[in-house]
Amino acid sequence: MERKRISESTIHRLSLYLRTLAELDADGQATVSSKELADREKLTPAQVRKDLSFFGSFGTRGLGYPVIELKDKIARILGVNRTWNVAVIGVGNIGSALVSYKEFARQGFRIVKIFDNDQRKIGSNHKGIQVSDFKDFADEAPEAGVEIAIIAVPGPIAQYVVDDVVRAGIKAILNFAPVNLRVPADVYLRNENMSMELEYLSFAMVNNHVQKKTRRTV
Amino acid sequence: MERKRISESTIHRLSLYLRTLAELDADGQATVSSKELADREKLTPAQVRKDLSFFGSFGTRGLGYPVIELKDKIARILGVNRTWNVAVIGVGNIGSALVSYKEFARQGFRIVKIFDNDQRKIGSNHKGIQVSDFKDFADEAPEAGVEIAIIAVPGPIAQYVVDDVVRAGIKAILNFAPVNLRVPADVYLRNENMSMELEYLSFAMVNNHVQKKTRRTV
DNA sequence: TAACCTATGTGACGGGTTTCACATGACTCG
DNA sequence: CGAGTCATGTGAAACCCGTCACATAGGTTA
Repeated sequence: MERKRISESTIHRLSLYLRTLAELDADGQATVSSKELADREKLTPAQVRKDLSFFGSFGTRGLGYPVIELKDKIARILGVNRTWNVAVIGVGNIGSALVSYKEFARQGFRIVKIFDNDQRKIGSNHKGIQVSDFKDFADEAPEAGVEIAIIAVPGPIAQYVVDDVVRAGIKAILNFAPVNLRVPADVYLRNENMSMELEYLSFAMVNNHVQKKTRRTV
Repeated sequence: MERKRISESTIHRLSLYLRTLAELDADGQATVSSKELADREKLTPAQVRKDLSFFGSFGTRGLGYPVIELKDKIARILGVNRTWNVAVIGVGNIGSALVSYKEFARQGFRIVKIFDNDQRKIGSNHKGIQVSDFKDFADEAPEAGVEIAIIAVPGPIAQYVVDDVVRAGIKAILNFAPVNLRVPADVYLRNENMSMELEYLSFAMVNNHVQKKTRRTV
């Protein structure tokens, strides 16, 4: 399959478009122009059209894009036109917040397992899911069809946890622990660094940094 | 003050360097080369050197960078060599997780106020802080010296909340609500979109997307 | 059906960011 | 103290990404 390199920025923007399209759909709007989409995301119309053009022609000249159809197309491109089974590891502050985070479910990410290594937490119930002992990850995760693992454990133990997760055959990991993790090349690892944006704000304020049309509004 | 445009990517990488330098310092390592720093972040040594060179010459040829000194320099650049007073608005799942998130404190972001509009939550105690009524934001936030507001309220009310926050004179906002917010040009707004990285993982898996040296590992 | 209007899709362009490559300078060892 | 080694700092080159501008085509109206 011949495929152009799609930049990370483009993918992230598709996420933005998807969200906005869902809003437009909820408002009952039938079509949307690249201009309107761009205005909402603080991007340029050309940017929107270019992003979409990597994947096909979804619009109608002179009219715009059909909202529902485009939403479905982007969902398909991103792979969220289906359900993904997710395990959350670590049910501390962050972990339990994620378990309750409705936006994940809305995007098709279904949390089916929760793990922890704290005896006091194991067996307790979060949103209808019994917390399992992380020791049993290798058995229980595949059994439950887990495809994505979210790491929400303290930094110091995150590498050990991720090693076990990789050994259990998981190929996609989202890490909330504030450390750099090492994984084999065939495992997808993404990091969610919540301090990063605060630090950006800090930098901007200290330096009176000029706001710009950010390439990526996270 | 004449200053080059510093790209967003560079600032984000400085955050990464800062974190890694803290780890290295904790390990007792005295110096670090651009190569070692690059390997840890999956970047190139040239990238690291270029990023730092925007702000000065911090290294010693033939030797590398002094860990502690560089850490302090970057902290100063990012503006985190001081304390920032932060208010968290909305003490639901995400909000209360953020209040307890130790990494913020470690980076100098001190949560001094918590607001909500739910009578059942107002007055309750989170990590030693009494939850205030959001109605009183305009009075209490300036009084407490709040400089940054974190929005952790449900999407549908986020724009109203942010409008009030702006009216109260806050110039820096970190938004966790999954919606696009509008703020005046002189207000710094950053978004934390936690679904975005999950969607990236989804895209990568569906498309067998080749891992690359990502410009920005969030 | 024809003319007009409008917004897409896309090649060309331009700017900005990353990578390259090497001169430079600091430290080390004999 | 001088030669050798090593990693920085930085112009130049390469590359990638976003913007521009317009030909194109679908819709609409008369």
